[in-house]
This record gives sequence, C-alpha cells and structure tokens, in this order.
Amino acid sequence: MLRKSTDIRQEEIKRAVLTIIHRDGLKNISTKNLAKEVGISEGTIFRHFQSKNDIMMGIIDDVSQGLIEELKKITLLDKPADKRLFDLLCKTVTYLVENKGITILLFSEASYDNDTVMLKKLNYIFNSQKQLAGKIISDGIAAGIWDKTISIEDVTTLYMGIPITLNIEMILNGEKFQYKNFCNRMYNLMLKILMKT
Amino acid sequence: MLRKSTDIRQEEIKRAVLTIIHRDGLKNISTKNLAKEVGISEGTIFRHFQSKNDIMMGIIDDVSQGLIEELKKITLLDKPADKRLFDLLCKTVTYLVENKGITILLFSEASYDNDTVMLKKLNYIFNSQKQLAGKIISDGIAAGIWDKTISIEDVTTLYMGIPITLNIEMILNGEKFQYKNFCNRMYNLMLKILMKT
DNA sequence: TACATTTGCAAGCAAATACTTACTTATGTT
DNA sequence: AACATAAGTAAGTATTTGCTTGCAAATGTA
Repeated sequence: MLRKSTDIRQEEIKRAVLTIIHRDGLKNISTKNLAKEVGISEGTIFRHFQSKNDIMMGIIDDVSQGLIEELKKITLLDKPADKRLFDLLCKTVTYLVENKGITILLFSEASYDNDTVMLKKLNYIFNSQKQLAGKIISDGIAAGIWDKTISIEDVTTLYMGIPITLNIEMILNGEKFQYKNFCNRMYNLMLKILMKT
Repeated sequence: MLRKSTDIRQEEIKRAVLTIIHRDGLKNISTKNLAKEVGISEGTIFRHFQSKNDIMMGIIDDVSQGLIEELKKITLLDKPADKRLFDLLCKTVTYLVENKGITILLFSEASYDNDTVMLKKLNYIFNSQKQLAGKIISDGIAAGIWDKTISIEDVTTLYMGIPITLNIEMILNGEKFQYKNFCNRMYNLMLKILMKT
C-alpha cells in the first residue's frame, strides 16, 4: 500500500477534477469517480478534504494565488504598456490552455448554487483580470501611446471576452482548435481599438 | 383541478428551467423543483416530456429556432452592413437579457457529459452567430466601408466574446449590471476595429 | 349522456449522491 | 522495539436523483 502525504494527495485530487471535467464532462466529477481517477478509495478523499465543496474552493484559490498573482506581477513590471498588455493576455491564454477544465469549473460553480462565498471568490478572479488590464491601458493612455477618448471600462469588458471565448472554442472544437497565435491575433485587435485616430 | 394542454405545459416547464437557473442556480434544476415551480406534480412533468434531457434539448432547439432564425433574417436584410451589425448585436443582447439563464444552461450542457448530439446543437448555435457576424463584416468590406486587411475569423472570435461576457457579468454582478447601452458601447468598439486606417 | 382521451397525482422504484464509520496498516520518532 | 500518528479501506449511512406505476378526474366529441 503506497502512502502519500495530504499535501500531495490534495494536489492529485484537484488535478483529477480538472482532468475529469475536460475529458468526461462536469457530470462525472463525483467523489467516486474522483477517487477512481486518483487511484484511492472514496473515503480517502474525505481524509484529505473536509467536503467536495472544499476541493472546488481549493482549486479556485489556486487560480487566485497562481494566475492572478502572476498577472499582477506582469502589470507592475517596468515595461511599456503595449508589451505588458501582450504579456498579460498571453499569460492568461497559456494558463487556460494548460489548465483545461478550469473555466468550465469556474463558470459552473458561479452558476451552481448562488453561494455568496463562492461568488465573491469568482468575482475577485474576474474583476482582478479586468482591473489589471484596465491599469495597463490607463498607463498606455497616460504615456501618450493610446487613444485617451476610449472608455477603459468598455475595452476591458471586451477584453474579458477573449479568455472566455477561448474556452467555448476549446469545449466545442476540442483538439481542433488552434491556440497557436491566438493571443497575438487577439492582441492585434485590441491594439486597433486602443490606437489613436 | 386545472388542466392545460401539453403544448402549454411544455412551455411552462421550459420557462421554469430558466427561472430556477437564474434565481437559484444550476444545482436546483431537479425534476422535483421544476414541478414545484410550475405548480404540478413531478409525475406530470413526465406526462409532457419523455425525459429531463428532452426538456434541455427543447430549450436548446428553441434558441436555434428563435434567436438564430431572427439573426439570420437581420443578416439577410437589405440594409447597410453597419446597421445590420448593430441590429445583430442588439438582438442577441436583448435575447440574453430576456432569457436570463440560457447561457448558463447552454454552457453547462456543453460541458456536462461530452454528449455528441448536444455538442452538435451547441456548435450550431455558436457557429451560426459567428458566421452571421462574419457575413455582415464581409459585406461591409465588399461595400468598401470597412478595412479589408483585417481577419474576419479573428474579429468574429472577438465578437463572440461579447454575449458571453455579458452573461458572466449578469451572474457575478446580478441586478447591478448595466445592460443599458451595452450593445451600443460594444458596437462602437467593433466599429473601431473594422474602421479603415 | 356515453365514452374515449388527455391530464393529473400519490406513492413507489433503483441507482447515484456526498459523506461517515469502524477498523487496518504503513511510517516516522523516541 | 514500542508507540503515536497519519493514511488507507470496505461497507455502510441518509438523502436525492430521474423516472414509473396504477388509478382518478377533467375534457372533448358523438
């Protein structure tokens, strides 16, 4: 009987959630299937997590501490705004491609039970991204490289559509979808919006 | 005992699905809750639908025959491309606001069980919108009002982010979210992308 | 009025759900 | 070697799930 620490098992279980969502769909993330995927018994899952909801919360916290913290660093770097916006977008796209299933989870959890704690966490993830993009755009305008007449709120709303569309395409078109150059292509469109007229 | 025809009951049941999703979350669309919302017994639901899955399929078919057919009409109207693009976007936004819960349903069904029939229906809904927008943009370029160097595929990908972001905002910000002028604001951003340089 | 059809419901079904219990076994420490 | 602790399991729990059954009553039609 191979034994592993709670730290390691927690990571394995969280990873299994994303694997199952991406491969088999949301319907199949039962604790029974989760256990099977990891190769442990169902009871062991509850040795390492208090509840199934705690697993989901854990994954969402990972996104906050992983992706969002990375994006903050990019935003605060001492680089021109256009470079930072490009990096911000590409980092997000890369993260979503490498963690397939995460947007489905975020979206479904957001819609699952109108749970306020969950909604706050998801609001943070969504609005952080939006605000960081807004910060960079604001910097670019201040630096004189972008159009000062545009509405930052509107541009960031449109910006937030990019990662979400990416996920819809990933679900619907599966392996066929081309993420190569995806961030470059979307970045160029954003540039045209920000461009001075 | 008040009795209604299957036609009417089917509409009531489908409407109840969207109401519950929007008000209480995805978790609560059990046949028991559905029956309670409509004011009938659980058994009666299965008098009017063969299965719960058939209810979902019915709603998705409604979107195809309702929204998508409307959008097709707009696309084929004899109007300038810019007017049609505006109408297309506004019709979509209006539909989503009036049918709150529908995007959650579409998205969750798409991710629920990797069911090919369902995925085909959803692919049709997604790609139809994308193609109709592409058709209008292509017309606008042919008419000489828009930039012929842009990638229609890229612009329509970005375009598809708009209705989806709208929904995320509706879920996360609830009643606070301002849909007023939403389509105008997004339309103006699209125009800037399409603009000749 | 007679009768077939449609719509309704209460009660029940097997299967699945998240989670618990009682107990075993491996592992690190003294 | 002795022991405490952490990690594991099989077999349960109560509850919920989508769906069925048998029968009653409303409705349309002759």
